[in-house]
Amino acid sequence: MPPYDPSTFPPFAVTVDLVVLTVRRHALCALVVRRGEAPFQGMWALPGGFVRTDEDLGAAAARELAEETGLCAQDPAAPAVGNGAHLEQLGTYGDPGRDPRMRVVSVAHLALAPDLPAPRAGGDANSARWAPVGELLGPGGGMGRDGEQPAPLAFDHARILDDGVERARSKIEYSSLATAFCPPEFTVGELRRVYEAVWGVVLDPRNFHRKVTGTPGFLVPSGGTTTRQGGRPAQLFRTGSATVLNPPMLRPEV
Amino acid sequence: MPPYDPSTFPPFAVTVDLVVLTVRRHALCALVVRRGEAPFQGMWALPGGFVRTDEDLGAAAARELAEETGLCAQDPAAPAVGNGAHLEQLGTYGDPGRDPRMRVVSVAHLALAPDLPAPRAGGDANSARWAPVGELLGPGGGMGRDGEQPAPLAFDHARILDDGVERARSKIEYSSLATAFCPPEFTVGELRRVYEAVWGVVLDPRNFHRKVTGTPGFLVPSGGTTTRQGGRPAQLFRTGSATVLNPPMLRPEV
DNA sequence: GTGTTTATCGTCAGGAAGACGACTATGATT
DNA sequence: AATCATAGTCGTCTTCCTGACGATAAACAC
Repeated sequence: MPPYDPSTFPPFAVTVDLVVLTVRRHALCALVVRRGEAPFQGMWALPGGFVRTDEDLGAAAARELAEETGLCAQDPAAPAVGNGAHLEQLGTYGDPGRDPRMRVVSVAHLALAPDLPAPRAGGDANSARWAPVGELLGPGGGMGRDGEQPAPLAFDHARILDDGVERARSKIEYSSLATAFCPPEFTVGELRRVYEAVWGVVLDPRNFHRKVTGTPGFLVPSGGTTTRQGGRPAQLFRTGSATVLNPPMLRPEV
Repeated sequence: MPPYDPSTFPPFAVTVDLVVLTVRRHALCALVVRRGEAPFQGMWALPGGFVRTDEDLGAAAARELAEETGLCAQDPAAPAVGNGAHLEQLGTYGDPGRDPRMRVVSVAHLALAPDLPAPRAGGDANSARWAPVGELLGPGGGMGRDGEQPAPLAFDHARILDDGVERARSKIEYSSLATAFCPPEFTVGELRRVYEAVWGVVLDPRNFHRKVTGTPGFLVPSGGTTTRQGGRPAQLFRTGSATVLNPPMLRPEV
């Protein structure tokens, strides 16, 4: 740590970028916006923006999330309310060449949201959409069908998205985070379809049911039932107080 | 994402801070340096410094690590060489008030090193030392003995250290990262004492031996034996090619 | 009613982990 | 030299968890 003069530090721009994930029609999807200006004009990118001078990093991410989706970042301690989303810091990307205009350090955040109506394009984004991660990342990282060509993302956003997807995939193993993809009340089958979409696998409904209902504090029955998935009525649950899943849910091999 | 003029972005200083952990005398220790200037002059702090204009974040962390300890950051792909340490990004801390002089965003990194000789103070640090995390964080986060008063760290470094310790504690559960605390060749007992120091628990030597030697690719025998721990000679191992531990090593309850 | 879909309960075999017993090979002590 | 203390290594036994899968239940479509 060499001595420094605080007035001569090298200046950086600091932004937040968002990996907003949801599950739509049995597929893991990410929110992307079309860039309206150079560089990478017309390409898809992750939503994001500058951190303001007196704003915390998490607050900047929550603000961007609200601007782009109308979602309210969820305090992990508070009970789930409508339109609340899980938000956590993902990682920071600061390669000197990642933005051709200037030195930008981007603090990426990961948000998990239940299925929403149409995304609303905010600010300068010409349009916004939910894109299946398989389309954005290709078969490798996104586990899309073979042969699909990934639509390239601006900047290093493909890498950020890949890291975010991997974080989500691994974190639902040992936490109750998968419920962040569900509405406040959901069935065991709906939760199972979240795991199936995020991991790209098929799980045994009976073993899954035994696992999630047998873990104390993971799910609490809300009393009601629903038939919105067809078939026999299913019990409705809310997320319980347990945030960690021990032993974890095991991701099937290959 | 409002439209912006790249020449009017709010300027930030970007630093890297290091949580360097090692195991010394059966205790998890962190590298701290004494601050030689205001603010927090005379207090202990995590080592760190400014990111240079054309330097990647990871490169800045590796440079600071080398300056402070002489350690060489280890490429995860390369085989272990002498004086190599594991280095990974931990998280980014950018609260507007965390540095009273100016707006500083710090990208914290976590480094795990084998037991070293005396730390060498680099640059402007009056001195540097390995401090048991229990002394720095108190009984809660650091699992120190009850009644100890934590020696406060400068800035928000106690929080950063706590996050780093928690990362290390959880990551050795499901990865071969604990071997980063060991010399290139080590015994099963030495590896077990690493787990015991990091977790602050006592593990059954027989079950631990069965677990680590029964996981394919985790440890490879190097052929030699040693009696440096006393008792019956123990087989020496190197870190194997397996980087994940599945099923994970279970941290005992409470 | 019959078939289809989804939910839920039960059974059984195999594997992993915690609790320990037993034995081995060193150096230190008497 | 005999004994002791220390650490390493191999087994055993019980318990818990998981994966595979049979069976039943309750809705809807026709």
